[in-house]
Amino acid sequence: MNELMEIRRKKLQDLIDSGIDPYGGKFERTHHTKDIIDRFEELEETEVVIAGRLLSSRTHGKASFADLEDGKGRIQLYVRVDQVGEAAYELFNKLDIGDIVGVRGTVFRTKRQELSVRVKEVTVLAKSLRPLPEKWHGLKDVELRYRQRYVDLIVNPEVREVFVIRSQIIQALREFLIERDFLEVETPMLNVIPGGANARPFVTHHNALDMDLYMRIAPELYLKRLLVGGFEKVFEIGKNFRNEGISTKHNPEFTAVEIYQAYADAEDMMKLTEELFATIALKVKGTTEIEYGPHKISLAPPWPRIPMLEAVKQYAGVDLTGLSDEEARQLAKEKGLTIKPNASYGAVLDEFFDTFVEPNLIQPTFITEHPVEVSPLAKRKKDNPQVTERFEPFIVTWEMANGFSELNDPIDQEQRFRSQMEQRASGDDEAHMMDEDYIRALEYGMPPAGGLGIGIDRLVMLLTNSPSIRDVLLFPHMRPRILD
RNA sequence: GAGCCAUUAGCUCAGUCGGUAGAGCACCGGACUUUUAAUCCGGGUGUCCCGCGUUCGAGUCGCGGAUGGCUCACCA
Repeated sequence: MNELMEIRRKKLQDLIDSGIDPYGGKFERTHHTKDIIDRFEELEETEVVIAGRLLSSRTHGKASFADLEDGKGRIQLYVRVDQVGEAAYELFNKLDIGDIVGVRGTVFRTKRQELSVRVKEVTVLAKSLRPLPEKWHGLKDVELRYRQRYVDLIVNPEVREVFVIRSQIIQALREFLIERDFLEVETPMLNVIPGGANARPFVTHHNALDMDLYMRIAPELYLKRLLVGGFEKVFEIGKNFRNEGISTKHNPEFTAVEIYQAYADAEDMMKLTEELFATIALKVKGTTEIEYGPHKISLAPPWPRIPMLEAVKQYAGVDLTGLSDEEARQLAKEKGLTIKPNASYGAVLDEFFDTFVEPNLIQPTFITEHPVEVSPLAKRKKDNPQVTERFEPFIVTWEMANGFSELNDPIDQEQRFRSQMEQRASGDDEAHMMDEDYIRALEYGMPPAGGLGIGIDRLVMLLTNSPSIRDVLLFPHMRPRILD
């Protein structure tokens, strides 16, 4: 323990010795600091009771100033020895930055026009035993900011703001869907067969049943079972878990919304996507014109739509139309792409797209008509069964969402699963597993439907101009490390 | 998983050529009854991320490791 902490422990003991409970209980406030600032004229010279954390202090001998911050703002405290008495004044001056206190006093304005509270009584509510980072530079060390987010939140107000906006985004999303008659549901996160995405799952174990379970990688197959069951418009907001690498755009657990609408198709879901992004931006930012890094982005609908094959033709200057698997692989090699030896035509197209097209998609753009091999849950296009009625909107080069006309043909679905199983057998551990019960559900009849999944963390990154997913996660995943 | 970079006081950061470890803020003591990055006087509080090595001598050089950041790979 360092000297600074020893000094605070000593002060803690002094409080206890003088009969003061350093960790007080319920404290009745009459106002928040923000009320005093917003309604100063009305409250001037009236008594208020407020509470919060001391963030700075300026002592001047027989008078002292300090700043008190609560959940909604900050206000200056002013204490004079001739108004509170020697004992209370000494107690006040012994408080540390970081201590949580309750204050009774009157509202006034100082000579320098600072809105303040003239303290009459101070109650210690929580003695702080660790020093806070300095007020001017705050906490910069990103590792400490993520590991000790509570400290980051105390000293960096702009960080707090990001998480307020995150909450507003999710609220706006929920309102948007509920207004349109979607039903919010919850489906299992502990899965016997993880499905709905190509991803490696986390494995866990149920002791009483003595069986391994998987953390879900997507709620998709459950939500479509609900369409079978007769719910026509459903959505779920929740965590997905994928046992993959960590990066500025990937966290092992991330939040997504999945939306399903019976009797709709990919076209309807694209319209819903555009409208949803624009509505949320308007509600949270007040405009559909936003800035991300150096880019000015317009989220106003409609967004352009480009079939994947077209996009590759346009940006890579390569036409893959009608090529066989072998021809496609050959072309990939010529262009210097690294592909798996047995890569399908669809996988090659996907690779061309990732390399040559994706980095150019700054403004919102729907990429459509993904190959059937990489879209095992999407309905085939009527006039070209090699591609699907699928779309992915890209903004600032990121895939923001994924949607399609849902495959509701149980026989085709079973074949798609079998083909996935083959890929799995040949070493692709991200390929889908066979889900017999899902096939069974489809056999009862699922209405044609449009589906959409949106990565909420990326949406929040976009709308808060955050360069890393860790900046929009309160507690991003870190390797464990014990701080001193 | 690979490459590059970083790690020095509670925080933000300097540290030259390898020669006794520095600043600001915070903190402690003193002065000060309207300050607001208060001011003035005095005080440096340290496992220089860890280990091994080179050297008369390592914060500094070499090797290994830890953690983090960025890029790549995988993915959303």
